[in-house]
Amino acid sequence: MHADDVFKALADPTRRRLLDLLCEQNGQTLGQLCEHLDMARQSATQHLGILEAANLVSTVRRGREKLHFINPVPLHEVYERWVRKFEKQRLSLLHDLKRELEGE
Amino acid sequence: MHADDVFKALADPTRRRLLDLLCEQNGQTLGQLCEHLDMARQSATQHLGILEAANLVSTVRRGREKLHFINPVPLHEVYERWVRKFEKQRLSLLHDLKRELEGE
DNA sequence: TTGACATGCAGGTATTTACCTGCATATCTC
DNA sequence: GAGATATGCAGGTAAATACCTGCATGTCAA
Repeated sequence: MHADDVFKALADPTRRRLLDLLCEQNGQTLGQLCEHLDMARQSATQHLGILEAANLVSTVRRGREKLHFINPVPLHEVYERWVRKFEKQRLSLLHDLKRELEGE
Repeated sequence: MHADDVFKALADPTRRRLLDLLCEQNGQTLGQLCEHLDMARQSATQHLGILEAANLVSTVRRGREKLHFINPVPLHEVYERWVRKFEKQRLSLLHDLKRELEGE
């Protein structure tokens, strides 16, 4: 996994919105997605390119249209690597802080 | 939750490294953390400030030292909002793509 | 109290980023 | 084929970002 690509892709609100839009209806075209965004089509294309580079979105051409599909795998890998790790220690981490605040 | 702050904080490799360092040993000082980073102390301070603004790290002063602690709560919220949502539809999303590739 | 140590604060710069406009290409429909 | 439609590509700009250096402040320990 390329964590950097995935996190950088998720760091922009427009791109998270695109993922949400695709979650509501998968396989939308560039034009359809643009209808929900308040920016030029070319800007949306760039955002989708970043999502595709991070492997969060896959595309298929159908004639003159380009269909966009979510790929949930990188999100799951992010979870495995970055969320579960800290979650396991959740209680103990908070305990560390509490103990420090109380002056040990 | 301020998703933007959390994702932007996670979008930098240095900041993810800092979280890993704190996971190995919670409550480290700025100086301790800097030993593992190849950059000026002031740069690390900025990164820690961003992590703190995102509520991923909490700090406690002890004399002239500043101790840093991980707060895993925002990561869990990110998981709830951005990973589980897509995970639930994981199989169906892949099915959508497969069907499209096969020409429906 | 004085020197060493840990951190804070104020700029300065090069790169990246998120937009845009303008034009080109490819595909459908009539 | 011609016009409409969907997308691609090539710059151009303003703002954000990730570094840095230099100096100030606060704390410990002898």
